[in-house]
Amino acid sequence: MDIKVAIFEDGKLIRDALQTILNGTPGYACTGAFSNGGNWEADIRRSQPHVVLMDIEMPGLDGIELTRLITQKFDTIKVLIQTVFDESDKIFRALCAGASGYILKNDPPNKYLEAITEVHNGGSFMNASVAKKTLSFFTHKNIILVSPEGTDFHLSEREKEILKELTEGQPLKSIAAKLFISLETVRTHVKHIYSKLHVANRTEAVMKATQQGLNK
Amino acid sequence: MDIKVAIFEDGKLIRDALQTILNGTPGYACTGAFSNGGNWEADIRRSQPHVVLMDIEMPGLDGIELTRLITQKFDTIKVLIQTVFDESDKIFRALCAGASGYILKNDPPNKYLEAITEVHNGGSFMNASVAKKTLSFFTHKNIILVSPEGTDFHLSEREKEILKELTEGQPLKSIAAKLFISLETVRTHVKHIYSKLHVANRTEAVMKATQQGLNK
DNA sequence: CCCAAAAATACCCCAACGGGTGATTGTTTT
DNA sequence: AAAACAATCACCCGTTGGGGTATTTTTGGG
Repeated sequence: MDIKVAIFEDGKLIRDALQTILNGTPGYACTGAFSNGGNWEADIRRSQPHVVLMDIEMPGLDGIELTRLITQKFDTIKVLIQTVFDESDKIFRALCAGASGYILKNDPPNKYLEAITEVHNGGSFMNASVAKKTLSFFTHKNIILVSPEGTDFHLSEREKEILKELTEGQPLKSIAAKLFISLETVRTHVKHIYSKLHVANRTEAVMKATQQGLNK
Repeated sequence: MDIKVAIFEDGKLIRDALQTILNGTPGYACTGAFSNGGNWEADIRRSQPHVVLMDIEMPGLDGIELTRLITQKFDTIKVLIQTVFDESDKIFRALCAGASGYILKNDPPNKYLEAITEVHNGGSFMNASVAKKTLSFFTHKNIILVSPEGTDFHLSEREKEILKELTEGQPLKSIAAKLFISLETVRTHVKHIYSKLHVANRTEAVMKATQQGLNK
């Protein structure tokens, strides 16, 4: 079965060229080519693509947002982002939007096909210079990883509230005053928090909280 | 001119195999092969490599730290990290250490040569499945980037050592035991840390430490 | 070489914290 | 209706941690 590809690209020249290449190559089929994301949901439903080729720069709804929307709504569809690539901060946002690959607009057609096949097979594709930019982004930075909804610790609202205060370094006494409850009550909540987070002291709780994104 | 490669790899079999391949291929030369990073600086100076092939898992000084040291000290040397790849958390830390490429240990020799050439030419190389893992980091985690050299708090070595333990949630008593000094001494160091970081308690110190990347 | 500053070491006091146990009241789930 | 959970408060007790003070060792500049 052909790999069905949908194109989002505002430049008519490139769009048509890509469409021609895809339809002229055995194993690939372009089932849709669109100049903007204004009607993306209907467009996707009609063209039923396996892979979306996405221009990062588009008028109106931009490619990054569109990527996010598509990957959220249709989780089997892979998005391959193409870019001309000067601004490197966009890469970072694009990476987070859930794309499966990054390719440059001046890559040769065979790279395009290779990349499409790779992401369709569940892999990833990164142009070497995209990889370079990505790596340089990380180089010599400190990174804190936060699991978004990795595990749910079933903290109650009150407990979350108190955990937040704990991460601020507030002593229990102050927390009690701020929340208009007894110190003993705070202590009880804190004990419950520790047991739910499987930690033994405040520091471990605070660390776990920030790493799991609970401190908000 | 041949591309000069140094190898850090604790497994003798793989190390010898790589060395043989490199020396047996025109255009490449292995100028050093080491089983650990114990003597890395002298090793690097003697072998004068263009590219370092680094095992991520090594006894003693681990590949990630070694990568950081090498890329900081010798900024023209490119590091290509090889991994067997089960633990995906390490990838992320490795990304931050300044490597130029990532390759899998079961990649075929020609991939190794390709990767070495690519990074030597100033590019980057990422095995497709490494790229996939990297991308999935972005899509499934929240990421906090921290500038490495924000402010220097002039912590002494001992103080940094203790701060690291503090962030682990170790009680002062355990820290004392681990460092073979008195509990009272640990206390004093901790107080100095607090005053240098302008914080009043352990929690604030731990927060500041992680946000500033001091916890390593 | 000497002295001052920084670092590392150490001790005491008391407030803060963590563990255990238990109790009351209201809500939610079964 | 019973059981589970949430939020509140209380007491005991031993441990940990923060503030003040002080001595020795190391280090760097004059």
